Amino acid sequence: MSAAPIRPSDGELAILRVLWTQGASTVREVHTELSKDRDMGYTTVLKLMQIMVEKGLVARDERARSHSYRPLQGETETQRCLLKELLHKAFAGSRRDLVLQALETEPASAEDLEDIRQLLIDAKARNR
Amino acid sequence: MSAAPIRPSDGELAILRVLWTQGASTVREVHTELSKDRDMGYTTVLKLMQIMVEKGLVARDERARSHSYRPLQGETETQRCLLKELLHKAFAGSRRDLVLQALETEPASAEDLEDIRQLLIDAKARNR
DNA sequence: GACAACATACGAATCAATTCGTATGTTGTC
DNA sequence: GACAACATACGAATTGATTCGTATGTTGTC
Repeated sequence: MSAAPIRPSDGELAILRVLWTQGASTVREVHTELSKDRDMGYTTVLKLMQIMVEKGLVARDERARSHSYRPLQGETETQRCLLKELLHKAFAGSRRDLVLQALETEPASAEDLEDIRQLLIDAKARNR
Repeated sequence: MSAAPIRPSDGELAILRVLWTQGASTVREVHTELSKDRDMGYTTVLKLMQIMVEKGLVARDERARSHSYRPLQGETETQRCLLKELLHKAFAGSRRDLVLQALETEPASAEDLEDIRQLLIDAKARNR
């Protein structure tokens, strides 16, 4: 059994997303990537990543001078953790409402709808 | 045009949910309701609700000695605001992924699936 | 080996959210 | 009218996240 996922803060989540897409990275690499969006100092990213080590969100490989960090929990795992939190805080636990809101905002693309439709068929099959 | 919804904090959201379900309420009423779940002081709730007035999340009717507060933004409006935020922070804007994650966690009930299926049909109809 | 470039470590400021104590005013009952 | 019960106002402590400056150590090049 793996431990329950840790809820990352906003800043931590942004870093995790870089690690998920780019794989294990140095602070410099993460900083370079994040700088494309927001404007933050190098040591800010460093500090955050150090905290993430303490929290157990990432593991650090110190063999090279520039330490390499890799995520310790997966993307879907984390997404579900955050989704579950929102589900309880804002939707009184009604997944139905959450999904409906997510879909109603704007019409999703035909492809999206197809994916979801397919999932529904599978789910129904499992259910009976 | 109504203004863009304000993103409530966790505590504010909890209060809003009481106001949405019970309608305009006094601090005492909200505090009584919230006390069922967590353990918080009366003045804590009072302070939060005062801040919410400043932020424009609720309106206060001071005619009675016990002021009455009513929500200034709707539940679905707020839910969508929070959902949208999560969508961008954790799902890179992919509503498809978000919905899939929400559905995959556990099989939803047959009723839920039916609701969603219906919604998909409608959406498809609108799309062409 | 001196120096520029770059790395980590870490203390401390800032900011928002939360929490509550204390002060003070109002109401209703005896 | 005295008093208990209850209301708001508000200052201030606490906590977590974020930010960054400064100190210090390492590396590679001339």
